[in-house]
Amino acid sequence: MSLPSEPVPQVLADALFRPVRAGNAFEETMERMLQAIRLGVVPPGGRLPPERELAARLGVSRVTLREALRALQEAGYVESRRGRYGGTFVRPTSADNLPLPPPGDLEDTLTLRLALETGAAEAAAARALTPQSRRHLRARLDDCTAAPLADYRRTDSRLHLAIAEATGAPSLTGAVADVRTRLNALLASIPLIPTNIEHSDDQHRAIIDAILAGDPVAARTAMAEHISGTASLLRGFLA
Amino acid sequence: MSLPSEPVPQVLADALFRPVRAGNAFEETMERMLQAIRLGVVPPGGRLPPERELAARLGVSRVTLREALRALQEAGYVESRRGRYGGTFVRPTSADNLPLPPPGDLEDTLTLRLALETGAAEAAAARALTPQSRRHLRARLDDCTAAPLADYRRTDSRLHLAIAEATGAPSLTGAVADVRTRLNALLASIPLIPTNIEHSDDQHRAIIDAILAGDPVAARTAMAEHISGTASLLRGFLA
DNA sequence: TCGCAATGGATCACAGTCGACCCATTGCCG
DNA sequence: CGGCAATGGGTCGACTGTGATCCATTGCGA
Repeated sequence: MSLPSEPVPQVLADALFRPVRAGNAFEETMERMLQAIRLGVVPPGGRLPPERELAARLGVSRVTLREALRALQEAGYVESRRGRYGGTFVRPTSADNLPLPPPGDLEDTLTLRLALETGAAEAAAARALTPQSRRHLRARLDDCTAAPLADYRRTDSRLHLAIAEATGAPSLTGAVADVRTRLNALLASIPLIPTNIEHSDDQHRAIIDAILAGDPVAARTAMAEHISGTASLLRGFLA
Repeated sequence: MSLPSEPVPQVLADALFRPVRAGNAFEETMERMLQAIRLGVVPPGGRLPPERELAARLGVSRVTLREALRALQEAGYVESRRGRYGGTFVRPTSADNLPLPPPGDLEDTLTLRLALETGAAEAAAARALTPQSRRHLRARLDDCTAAPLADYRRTDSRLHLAIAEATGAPSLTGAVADVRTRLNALLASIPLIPTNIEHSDDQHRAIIDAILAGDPVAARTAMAEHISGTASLLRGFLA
């Protein structure tokens, strides 16, 4: 395979020589928009930023962005209206059965998730949170406990993202969003069990309490426990 | 700025609407190659994979890859030889004064680094390591303590990457490599102080001992302490 | 000594992407 | 009622990136 005189570690080389881009600009743009809809960042009925602004933020030409939006429109996920106060809106009926990217490697995803989310919980707890952040965290927790079964995974995602957001670190927030998307792809293939949801709700409360109390160790511990539950569930169903 | 009826969280929206790609294919390819050289993944004098294979791994056309390699060659970082057993080789003299990407936000980088590297140390310690992995970790530790001042940061990077590699999770390894590159860009602007290096060596030993002993808690703690030292140093010089 | 395999070197036609520009629609507000 | 601002809709020419294909060089081994 490789010459013995080249002791290049395989895993590391694989990491550095990984693909420079996941797909073409159109595909990646569409994926991002779907991610925003799936994770509930733009709520059903909500309006996306104007095309010109969105294209600039995504670093993509408006032509390419519009191709992606047109594909989403044809698939029924969004709807565009012209004129002042027009825009592109998320169709309220499209919350379910969104296409998910193919699940990646299970252990890879779980290992990355554990590192990122426990790190985020600890960092959020270690930080002086604004009243606004505190309110946001509490609101997401309440959404989660109040959510009907069908909305559970979306509100759950939003809670976990809110924790990452509370760290104030954009890179960490983005990384958590990405790993969450991978996790959702895995979760999509296993059933929602009411008992697990009750467990999760308790754990969520413990996590948020620890963050709001400014207790990094407790926040990390609670998050680790929570994540471990989901990991076992996934391993049981998929391994 | 935005309508009050759209409670889209700013940090999260920023994370999801971040640029789809960091630059054009040529730039990103060149950046990856520099990263591989900087982090010592391909050692001085070492040979890069053949162009056809490398292009395929990076998901880029051979034409684009060759443009990047030609730029590196003109800048004196690599050298190509034709014929059987030819290839593209890293110039031994080019270890120093490699161009670094502009440093990003300090706190953002440090927060992400803390999460990823403490997570990696913990995951590595929690894992049944192969004898080969154990040897690799010890070897990188020895390189680090034995390194002359000029090589310290490269051997240090390699040690930290070896820890990430030991987790067996490619995504985590890639993420650590990326954040390390950002960290190196920051470190480049502050001096190397022998006292700090001695401290680091002790901490490195404690981390590796904990990982080899299979003690996740100790590994995390030791890594957290180590990283906190570097963080203070950076905040002192840059904040 | 010669053929062959493995490598880098080069070119071309085609598809993807971009930036710039202008048009079409809508509804607020003077 | 009419202008205007904000939005989506569409087109064009230039540049980027790709896949395929061939060429050039080198050195091992039959």
